Amino acid sequence: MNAEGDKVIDKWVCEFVLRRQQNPRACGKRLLSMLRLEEDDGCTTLKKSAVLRDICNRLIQGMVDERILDLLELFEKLQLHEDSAILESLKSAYCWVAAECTVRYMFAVDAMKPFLYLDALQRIWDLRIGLLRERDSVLVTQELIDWGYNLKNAIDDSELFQRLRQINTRYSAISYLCEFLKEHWVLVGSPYLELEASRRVRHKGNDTNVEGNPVDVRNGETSPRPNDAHQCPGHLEDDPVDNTNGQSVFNVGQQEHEQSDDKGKPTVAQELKEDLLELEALINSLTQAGNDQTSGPHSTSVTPQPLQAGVRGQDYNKEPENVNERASGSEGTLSGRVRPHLPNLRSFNVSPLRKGRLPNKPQSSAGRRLRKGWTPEEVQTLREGVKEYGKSWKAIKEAYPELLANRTPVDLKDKWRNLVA
DNA sequence: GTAGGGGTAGGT
DNA sequence: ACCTACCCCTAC
Repeated sequence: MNAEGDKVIDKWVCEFVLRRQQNPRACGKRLLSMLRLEEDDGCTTLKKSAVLRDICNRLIQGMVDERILDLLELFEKLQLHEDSAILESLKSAYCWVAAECTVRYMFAVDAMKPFLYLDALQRIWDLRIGLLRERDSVLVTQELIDWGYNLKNAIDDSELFQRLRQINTRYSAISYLCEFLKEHWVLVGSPYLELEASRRVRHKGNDTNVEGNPVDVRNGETSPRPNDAHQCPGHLEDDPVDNTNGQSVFNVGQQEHEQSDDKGKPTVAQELKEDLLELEALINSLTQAGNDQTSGPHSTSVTPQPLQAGVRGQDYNKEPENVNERASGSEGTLSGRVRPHLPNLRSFNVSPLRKGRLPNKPQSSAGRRLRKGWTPEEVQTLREGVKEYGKSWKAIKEAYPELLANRTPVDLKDKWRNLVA
């Protein structure tokens, strides 16, 4: 096997691990460094996966810190490098993480360490965000500017100070980060290894092609693609949903909802799971040695935090305060910090009226359209569309008139909602 | 136009 | 029964 071929396989494996791994030791940066990629290797998707993985891992460990800001900035650059749209979820996540990284020091003021807050203001809002402004980053949103303005004014305005301190920035930051992760895991699509395995499984039992999906012609060849381990998104193969499952933000355990479709047949994800265990062991042994100096306090056991629940509201009361102390540079215990439980970010759209169809509504005399499942091609098109245009459903529809001929912009919106759910 | 809540109904 | 495509509504 030549070195070039080895390298490509390394990339596939690395990519697969990044998508499915939930072990903080399998840090994206480390994995990528093991590949020794050239600076311009064109592996943007691989790199993006690594960033997403690193953010996931930090969240699993309960850290919402300035390192996440670094990662989000890096992610923005990767998006720009690919001419991909910058979704709102990235901007919001950045804004609220920045806010959280500053607001946490407001509690240090009580602990007679006001300088920590001032330092944070300078470090984050003057230096870091100053650099963003210089390069006209789209991360500098009005919301971010407002936060910066308020945080600075709060120094002399104790009422404002108290008000800001009451805002549950941590909760919002985590919520937006989760949204960001969900959307972008969907966008990067299935790992190549999984697509390939899926293809082979189908070939082996070529009789029953699940829903008759066409095998991706571009994937038909076995010769590896030259650049990106994932450049060729392929068609989502067996089921578009399966594609999202491994990624579900924290890859929470077996939440791999082994899509009950494939009735009885083991899914590709299942088949690969065993291999993954071996890979995990391998990675552990490889990374443990060289990185113990950074391995920090966390143990190897990754108990997926109940963050998932936190995202959706109900259960964030838990607020493990001590994790704040791990924040970069933070040393003051932020005890006594009281965070009100804020309502869900989503607006409450409760209308006491309604229900019950308007009798005279035309109700499109023809009634409903015929229900038609989304084909992998359509899903892939949608994904490409979002990558390109963001969530401008009409623009996406118009960009792919023939592929999305049967879908309205609202359909696109609904489908996207399903994908990231 | 879009987002998001939420209902309805077809398919399994 | 459950999933999800489709639909409707409201708010912005």
